[in-house]
Amino acid sequence: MTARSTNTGEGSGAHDPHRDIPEATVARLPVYLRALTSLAERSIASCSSEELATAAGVNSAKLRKDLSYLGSYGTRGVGYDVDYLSYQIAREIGVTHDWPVIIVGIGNLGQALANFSGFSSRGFRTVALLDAATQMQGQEVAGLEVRPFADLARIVAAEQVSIGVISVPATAAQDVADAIVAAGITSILNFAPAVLSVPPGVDVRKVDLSIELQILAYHESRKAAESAEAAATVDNGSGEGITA
Amino acid sequence: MTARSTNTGEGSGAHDPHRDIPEATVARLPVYLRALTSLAERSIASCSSEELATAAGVNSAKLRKDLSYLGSYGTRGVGYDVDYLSYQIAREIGVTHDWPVIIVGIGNLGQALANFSGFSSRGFRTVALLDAATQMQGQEVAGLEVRPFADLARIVAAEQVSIGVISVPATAAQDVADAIVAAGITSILNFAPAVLSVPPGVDVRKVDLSIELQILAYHESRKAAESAEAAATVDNGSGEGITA
DNA sequence: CGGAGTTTGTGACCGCGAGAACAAACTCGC
DNA sequence: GCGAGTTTGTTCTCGCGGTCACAAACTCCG
Ligand SMILES: NC(=O)c1ccc[n+]([C@@H]2O[C@H](COP(=O)([O-])OP(=O)(O)OC[C@H]3O[C@@H](n4cnc5c(N)ncnc54)[C@H](O)[C@@H]3O)[C@@H](O)[C@H]2O)c1
Ligand SMILES: NC(=O)c1ccc[n+]([C@@H]2O[C@H](COP(=O)([O-])OP(=O)(O)OC[C@H]3O[C@@H](n4cnc5c(N)ncnc54)[C@H](O)[C@@H]3O)[C@@H](O)[C@H]2O)c1
Repeated sequence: MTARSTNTGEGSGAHDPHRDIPEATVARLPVYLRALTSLAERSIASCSSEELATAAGVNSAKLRKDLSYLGSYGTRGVGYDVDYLSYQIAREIGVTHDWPVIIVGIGNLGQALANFSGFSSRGFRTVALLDAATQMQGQEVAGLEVRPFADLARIVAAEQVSIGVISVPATAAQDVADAIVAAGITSILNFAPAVLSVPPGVDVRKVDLSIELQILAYHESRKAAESAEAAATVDNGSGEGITA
Repeated sequence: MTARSTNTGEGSGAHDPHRDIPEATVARLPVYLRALTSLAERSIASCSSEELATAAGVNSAKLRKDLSYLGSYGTRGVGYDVDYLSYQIAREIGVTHDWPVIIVGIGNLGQALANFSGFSSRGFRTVALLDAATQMQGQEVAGLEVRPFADLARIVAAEQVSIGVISVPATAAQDVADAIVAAGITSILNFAPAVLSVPPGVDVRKVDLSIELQILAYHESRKAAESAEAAATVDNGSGEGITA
C-alpha cells in the first residue's frame, strides 16, 4: 500500500508497532480480543499462545506472528498476561473508548441490530436510528427514538460519528451511502446486497447473507457430487450430478 | 477455515469445470450472479467482462479469470450472454434448485432472518424455525410456526436439510452446533460470536458484526492518527481506501 | 549458579491470489 | 472475403499470508 518514506519522529525505531499491520491480522485481532475477554471472565490471569490460539480457533504460530506486529507483549517461557494483552489489542484496534454509530434503515434487520446488546459491550454505542419512512419516525426502538433522515447531517456533526450501518433495501443503499458520506461518515458497514461506490478514504465492509449461504451451497453441491461419485464406481465418470 | 476431507479426484480432462475452483473465486461467484440478475432485470441480454466487472465491483481481469474456471462461456469480441452465464454460475454454485434451510434461535436476529425475503429469492427456502424457549414455541413468525428444539432430528431428516443457521446466544452456540450436526446438518452459518468446533466434512461460515465494526474502528483510528500527523507536515493527504 | 524445560518471537519457505499483458478468436464493415 | 477492431482466455510475475522450525529468553529447581 502506501509505503511512507517519511519516518515520523516519535517512532520507536526498528519495531514501531503503529505501522503496517497486515489486513489479515487486523481481521483476527477482534477474535483474539474476544477470546481474551472470555478467559478473563473465567479469572484466568495468563495464558500461552497455544491456549489462546485454540480459544480463538487459529494456528498458534499465526497467533504469535499476529501479536508480534503489535510489539513484544509476551514473556518467553511464561506466556501472555491476559489483561495486559487485552488492553494492548484494544488500544491497537482503537476500542479503548466507545465509537458512536448510527443505523440507517430501521426495518426487520435494523431493529434487530438496534436491540443487539453485544454492540455496545464491544466498543460501540448506537447514538441514532434513522429511517425515511414517516410511519417509523418517532417510534421508539431499543430505547432510541427513530429520527427522520433529514436529521442525518446534524446528528453526525453533533456526535462526531464516523461509522454508519446501512440496513436499507439494496435499491436505496447507494443513495444512503452517498448521503452519509456527505454528512461526514468515513466507515460503512453495509448489509444491503449492493456494491457501494464511495470516495477514497472511506472504508466499506459488507455483510451479505445470501453470499454466505451460496458459498455453503457450493460446498454442499460438491459434497453431494463427491459422495455420489464415490458410490457409483471406481471408474472415472464425468459426474454431472445436480441431484435434487 | 474448516478442514474438509478433500478426496483426490483425478483431473480427468484438461479443463474439467467441476474441479478445483479457488475459494476466493467461489466467494465472488455469488456477486457475479447478483450483478447478472440485476442486468437481466434491466433487459440487458449480453455484457462484456468490463461491464460485468464494474457492476460487481471487481477488476475485469479477475472476473475473466474467475469465469474461466467454470469453462469458456463467453464469446471473444462479443462478451457474455447474461442468461446463459447466469445459469452456468447458478449451476456451478448449486442454486438451480432451492436448498432447504433451518434457523435455530428465533430471537431478535432470528426473526429478522426469518422475515428476510431475499433469502428465498436466491436459492434457499426456510423450512423450519426452532427455538428452545417454551414461550416462543407455537408462535408464528414469517408464516412459519416456531417448533420445539426436540423436533430437530425429525425435520432435518424429513426435509433433507443440510444447511442450518445459528442465531442463538454465544453460550449456546456450540451445543446447538453439536445437535444440528448430529441431526445431519453439514453446513452452518453462524451468527453467534463464538468459535465453533465441528467434525471434518462440516463447513462453518461465520457472520460477526462486532468483528466487522472493530475492523472499521481500527482503520478509523489510523485515519485519525494520520490526519493528526498530517497536520504537522503538509504531506500527501489522500487516505488510502480499503474497500472490501 | 547452572542446566533443563518451556514458550515467545521471527526468519525461511511455499502456495495462493491479484493484476498486467498478450495471443487467440470472434464480429463487423466494406 | 478480408482487414480492422473488439473482447475473451491465459500466461507470467509479484507480493501477501500461512506454516514450519528454531534461536532467544525466561522460569524453575536442585
Ligand atoms: N432481514 C434480514 O435478515 C436481512 C439479512 C441480510 C440482509 N438484509 C438486507 O438488509 C436490508 C434491510 O433488510 P430488512 O429486512 O430490514 O428490510 P426492511 O424493508 O424491513 O427495512 C428497510 C428499512 O429501510 C427504510 N428505508 C428505505 N429506504 C430508505 C432510505 N432511502 N433512507 C432511509 N431509510 C430507508 C425503510 O423505511 C425500512 O424501514 C436489505 O437490503 C436486506 O437485503 C436483511
Ligand atoms: N441481534 C443482532 O443484530 C445480532 C447481530 C449480530 C450477532 N448477533 C448474535 O446472534 C445471536 C442471537 O442474537 P439475538 O439478538 O437474536 O438474541 P436473542 O436473545 O434475542 O435470541 C436468542 C434466541 O435463541 C433462543 N435460544 C437460546 N438457547 C437456545 C438453545 N440452546 N437452542 C435453541 N434456541 C435457543 C432463545 O430462546 C432466543 O429466542 C447472538 O449470539 C448474538 O450475539 C445478533
